[in-house]
Amino acid sequence: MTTAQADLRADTRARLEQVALDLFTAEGFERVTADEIAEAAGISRRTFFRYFPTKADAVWGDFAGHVARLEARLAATSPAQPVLASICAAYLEVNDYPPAQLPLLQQRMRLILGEPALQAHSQLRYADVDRAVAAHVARRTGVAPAALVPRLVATSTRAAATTAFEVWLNGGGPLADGLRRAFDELAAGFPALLAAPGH
Amino acid sequence: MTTAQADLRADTRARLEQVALDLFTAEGFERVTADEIAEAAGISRRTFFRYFPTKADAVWGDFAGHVARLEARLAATSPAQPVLASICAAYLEVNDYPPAQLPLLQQRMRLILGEPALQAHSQLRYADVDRAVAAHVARRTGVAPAALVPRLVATSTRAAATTAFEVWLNGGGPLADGLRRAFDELAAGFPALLAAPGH
DNA sequence: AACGCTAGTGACACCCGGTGCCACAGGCAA
DNA sequence: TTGCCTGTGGCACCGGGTGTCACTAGCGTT
Repeated sequence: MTTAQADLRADTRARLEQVALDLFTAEGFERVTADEIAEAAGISRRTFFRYFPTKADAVWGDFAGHVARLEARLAATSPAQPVLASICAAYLEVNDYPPAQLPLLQQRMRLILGEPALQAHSQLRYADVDRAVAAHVARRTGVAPAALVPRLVATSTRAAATTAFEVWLNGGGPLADGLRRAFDELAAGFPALLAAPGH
Repeated sequence: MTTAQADLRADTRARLEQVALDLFTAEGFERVTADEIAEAAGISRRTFFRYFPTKADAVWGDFAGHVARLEARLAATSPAQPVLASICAAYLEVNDYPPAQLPLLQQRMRLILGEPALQAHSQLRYADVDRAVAAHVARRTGVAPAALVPRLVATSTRAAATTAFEVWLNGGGPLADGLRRAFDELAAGFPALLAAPGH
């Protein structure tokens, strides 16, 4: 009801997601065929593609909801708060997962950031995030969403978030810390670059 | 000789590129089949895939050379220059095309930034750029290339460059100006965000 | 001239992701 | 019972990409 093809049995979908995720993690995304996922989940290939428009989409969970929450957070920020800080806060809140869900998030992100095919696919998903952030910046600054600054802020803040995820996956401390550090660097024009000049 | 499968007749390759580019521009990337490109160029489908590993790769010209030039520029920058400025300078020099080549560049970029499938594919190509820039930052700051700051600088400067290209394609003035503006915003922590608070 | 080597090519079969179509089963309301 | 609506499977098909084999043209040897 919510979107186009998203009203089939929700439990089937969840099971399908987990089966796919586990297979991808174990064998690698490209080496798992849609047939194998379907068979492992006890359904037909055709049905698999009714739940997910693409093999890659099985990795993303409810990403549309994620973007919607981000948009809501952005819309709810106080006009008194600096724009960049409001974006940082929204990213932090939206990515504040309960500890029990961290392993799943880690599994998803390891695939998305590690598998080339998914890395490519992610660009399509992230475009929605960028649109939301750019619209927020445009609203706050009174500039057109297609102008340089809104676009630039959207893509580079997303770059910050992605980088924080990568560092987190590589054992670089809590995700929230990474996000804050990345946004701080961004907001200050990369002060860390002045630390050790030359080599 | 240079790379793996890149030693077939260079003129055939160039003709193939232009044929593919024109077809993609006219009909849209997804609506043009490899068969059609091959037929229009007077070769077989199989041969097309010997020149380009992927339909998408027909759009990129000599991107490996582009990355190599960027790397060389980065390596040649003075240690006295601020890191961000050195990256900006490298991007500017590498993208300083003679006016005669601008229409071709525009055609390529319009496809890469406009067609979803190519947008996704671009992520794989840009990964090389990011690696080069991150290595440069790591060299200059004495930090590991996989650390947060090098990664973040690499992805957000590339975001700046991409945004400048988008603005350029939409008629927002010369490419070099857009690049400089984008890097200036980045280096100063987005001062334009403070221009008009509230809405 | 005949030989052999190599590079580029085409044809074919095949795999896989994705889609359109039809047929079927189950639940549920009239 | 009849009808509808939802989820499902099967099948054929398209298109991107690959492995393999056979053919040709060029070229240097002898």
